[in-house]
Amino acid sequence: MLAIGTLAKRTGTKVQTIRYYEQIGLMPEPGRTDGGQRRYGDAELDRLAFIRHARQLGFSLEAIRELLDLSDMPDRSCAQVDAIAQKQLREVEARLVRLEALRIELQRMIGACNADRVADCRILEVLRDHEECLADHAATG
Amino acid sequence: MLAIGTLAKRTGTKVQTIRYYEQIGLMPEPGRTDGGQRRYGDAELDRLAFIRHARQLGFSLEAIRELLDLSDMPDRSCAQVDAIAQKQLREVEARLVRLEALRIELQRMIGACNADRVADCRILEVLRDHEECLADHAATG
DNA sequence: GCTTGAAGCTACAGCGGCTGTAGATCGTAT
DNA sequence: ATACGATCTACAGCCGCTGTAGCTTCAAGC
Ligand SMILES: [Zn+2]
Ligand SMILES: [Zn+2]
Ligand SMILES: [Zn+2]
Ligand SMILES: [Zn+2]
Repeated sequence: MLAIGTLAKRTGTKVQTIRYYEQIGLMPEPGRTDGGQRRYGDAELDRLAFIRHARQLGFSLEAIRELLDLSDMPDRSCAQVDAIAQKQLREVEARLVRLEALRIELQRMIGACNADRVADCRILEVLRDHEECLADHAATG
Repeated sequence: MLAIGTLAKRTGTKVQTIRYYEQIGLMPEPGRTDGGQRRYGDAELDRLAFIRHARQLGFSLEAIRELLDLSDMPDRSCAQVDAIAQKQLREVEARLVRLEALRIELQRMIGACNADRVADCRILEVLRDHEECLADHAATG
């Protein structure tokens, strides 16, 4: 049986985060010592490791909740699991496109500035006037 | 003189957001009608347009605050402005690297799944065991 | 058994950047 | 004069934690 701090270390999670997951029903209420301290077993360790790994891959807590629910139904088709992962991939790709456009625009701004007085700074000029931009971030974001 | 709703439309901002910017001191307290409604002039319009454009380029409100302060000192060197933009670029690049690694990992997961039963789903297996991953998102994230 | 100090407990506030709501008041066109 | 949309204040909620205050409990050393 693991104390919450040990569980935290083993999974690379903060203690408060574990309690937060419990509060929102993502982690189950664990057993307690007579004194009221939480004690965890291997099932909880696995579950938390799953959650943390999914978080590292960018899944939202809501998506993770669905994935955990689904993984309790081993005989079902995994189509729904795959759909969740596909959706996540599409979101990541969309963010990549947007970030890449941002990168280009920032690079252009910075490249245009000849590091003179604020009054003539090209960076500030671009920020003041979107007409100077190539990308259409107004629509994208 | 513009009412807040008109200012909102002209800059693509929500009315509440403008009031929020005022609350945190990013927008100045505007003049008011006898009845207490806010009225804005061109200076405020320009300032809000600047803020929104910088937001679209991913700058934090804190960075924008600095940029606005700096642009009130036209005779200074713009080195500090450039530094803020450089920092923003570096952050965008870092996020790009991280997101790209995520994209690869997600694609790999999804590609490995042969859409069978949940019990055999490769996506869930990868989520359960980071050893199956190539990327080191544990450290990056 | 006793002391100590780390680790645990609850409850709540705060982060960034908004967004939404309720219920009252204001402005303006007819 | 009336109607109706726009605006007002104040506050709660979103996500995913993180930090704090002020306690109590646990485990190791003596
Ligand atoms: Zn410059
Ligand atoms: Zn632009
Ligand atoms: Zn699958
Ligand atoms: Zn992994």
